[in-house]
Amino acid sequence: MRTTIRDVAKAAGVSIATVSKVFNGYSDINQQTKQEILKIAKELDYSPNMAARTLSSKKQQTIALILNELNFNRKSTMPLEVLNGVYRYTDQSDFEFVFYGTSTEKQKQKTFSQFCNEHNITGVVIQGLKTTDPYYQEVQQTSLPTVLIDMEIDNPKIGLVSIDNEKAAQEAVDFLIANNHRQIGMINGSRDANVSELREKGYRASLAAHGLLVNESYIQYANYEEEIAYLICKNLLENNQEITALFCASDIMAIGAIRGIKDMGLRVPEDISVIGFDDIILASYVTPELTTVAQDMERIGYEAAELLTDIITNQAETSHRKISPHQLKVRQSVEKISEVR
Amino acid sequence: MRTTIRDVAKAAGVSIATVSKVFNGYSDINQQTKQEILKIAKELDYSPNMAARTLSSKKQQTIALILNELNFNRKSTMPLEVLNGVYRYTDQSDFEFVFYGTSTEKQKQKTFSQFCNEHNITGVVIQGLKTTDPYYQEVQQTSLPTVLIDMEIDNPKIGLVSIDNEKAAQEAVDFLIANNHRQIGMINGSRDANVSELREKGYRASLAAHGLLVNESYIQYANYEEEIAYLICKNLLENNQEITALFCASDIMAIGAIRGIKDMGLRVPEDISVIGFDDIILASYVTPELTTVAQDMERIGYEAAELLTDIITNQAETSHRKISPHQLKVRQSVEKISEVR
DNA sequence: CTGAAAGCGCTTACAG
DNA sequence: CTGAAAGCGCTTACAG
Repeated sequence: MRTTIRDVAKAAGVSIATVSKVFNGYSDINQQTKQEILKIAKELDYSPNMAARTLSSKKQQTIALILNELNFNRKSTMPLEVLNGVYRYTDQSDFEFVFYGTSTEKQKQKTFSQFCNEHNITGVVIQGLKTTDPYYQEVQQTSLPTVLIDMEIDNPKIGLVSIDNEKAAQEAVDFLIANNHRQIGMINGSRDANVSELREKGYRASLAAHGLLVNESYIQYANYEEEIAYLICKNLLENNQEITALFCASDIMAIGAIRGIKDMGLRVPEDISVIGFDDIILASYVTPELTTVAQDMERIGYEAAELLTDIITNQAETSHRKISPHQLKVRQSVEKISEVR
Repeated sequence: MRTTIRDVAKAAGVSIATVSKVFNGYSDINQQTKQEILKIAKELDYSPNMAARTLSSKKQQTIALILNELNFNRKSTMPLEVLNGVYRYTDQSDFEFVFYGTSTEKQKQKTFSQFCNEHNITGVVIQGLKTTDPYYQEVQQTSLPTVLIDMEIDNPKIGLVSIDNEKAAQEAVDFLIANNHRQIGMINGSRDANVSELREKGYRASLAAHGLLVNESYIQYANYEEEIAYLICKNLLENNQEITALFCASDIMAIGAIRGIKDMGLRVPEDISVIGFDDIILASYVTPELTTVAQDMERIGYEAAELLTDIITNQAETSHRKISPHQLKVRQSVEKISEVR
């Protein structure tokens, strides 16, 4: 059987209360007693049971990272980077870290608060949520410390970490326009994703700022999937041969689009310029190297965990909103065209 | 305050024992009572607290994935894939899934059994362990159901999942020899990694099988790091100009080596052929596309979790060893040389 | 079919 | 400085 606090107490000839105090760093313990208990605990290979500790104490704090639709695509390591960031923060904190995957299906079975209650979660970082997910509504009225990544929400008590997606998208399209492109298509992700909305807003804002009209048929949705982007890109370019540049809401879609362009016998960037979003590792390895908007998901994860602990410990400044920096990486997939058509 | 079983019992006018039975699927419950309890539980947003359940029942089983030295390199998604595989299996099982990162440092602070005891772990899958890690010794004599990934160990009760690294390496080198290469260098990982040993064995076996002598200075260690491989590759080729091909124990190192070769003014594969190991996503995107040994880490993770549950439920066949298939992916980084020098 | 009670391994006022 | 006891939220023989 597993070693319990009782075994240690018995072996040390003290009460379990004393053993407990030693393991909780209480100061009012005789140094000698303490050393003796520690020694015996070591011999017995004892370590306090977290479940019991969680149950009896209201102190054991655990931070959860919930990843929605864990579509661990080998090409996109973004969820992994977020996990890494959150892990790195909690690892050096006093919080216990747990990770859970969820899905629209699971969210239907169990509410957000049920889930968190069940797992004794003190605070949670969520990534990948869609506006159509049950949790999206439930999070609005939760009292649990929560930080969303890449998601706008009304509740001011909810934390929020992301880059300024609208501005970043606008800068990307600005860059295209600075390179004399005027007929610019957009391959967007999903209408249910908050970031898609924002990136589209940025696209529209850039055009507007330059006095260009938005052609609604230029905006297509590929659900962040490479294959769909491939198909949609071909379709878009066939129907709108005047297009000279494409702004894609993710690198994965940009990669699919580039393949589509090549399959049509066109060249990137000579015939069509392409700009992506995310700066995944592949972006610098594809040919041509992809010009894209970089965001540091590892950092965002770290900052989310940090913000969350601030909220938990009530140290958060008035704003629960943290904007992480982004950066346009100019590589090879955009070409300046000489005459403005 | 959180909703507890007591709240539900009170609201339903029954005892907590009855509520508990409903949530544990006991059959000897009046259908009407059951429905009523379920309805009230839903209204109250109740869900059983796992910590309490774990503590009072010896039944709640949880499977842990422990990743060592969580060096989430953006270029190598292998730990992620393992996580994904384990997660995918446990998700459709009755086991609870938890994930933990560890490190040599952490292992020194707390023993393997302390850690597992502390977290009420029923069984564990471990990846990334080095032979010099404290856990490596401790695992040898654990009674806890355990499955190691990519690691040989004596204890027959310990599960084991990996590809046949030795054979895979041998096939890779065989392929080089079939392409008339005779002076073949090896850039290996780390002496502390079990797979490195095995891949080197395969390298030696291939040479021996073809009557070739092993030149010990041809074998170098780059610790699975791209930068080190870059440096070591240049060094190796400068000191041994007769080398025509390189077998690298990982794609990351192969990518570093290729960069080193190019920096020396040599071409891949015209001057030097390179073969990698793992088939990470980048392998098919670098130029030239990398010939490599593919292994499916997602599948390995899945199989590890499967094997673990078999061990836990005592259904494991006599052997706790599972060999996953590998496959040589022939792409562009190896060239057949005409005359055997 | 239902409930009272012991117990899981801990923590924490409280008393001494 | 130390310990007895209540309690955290559950499960599970056992009795009825």
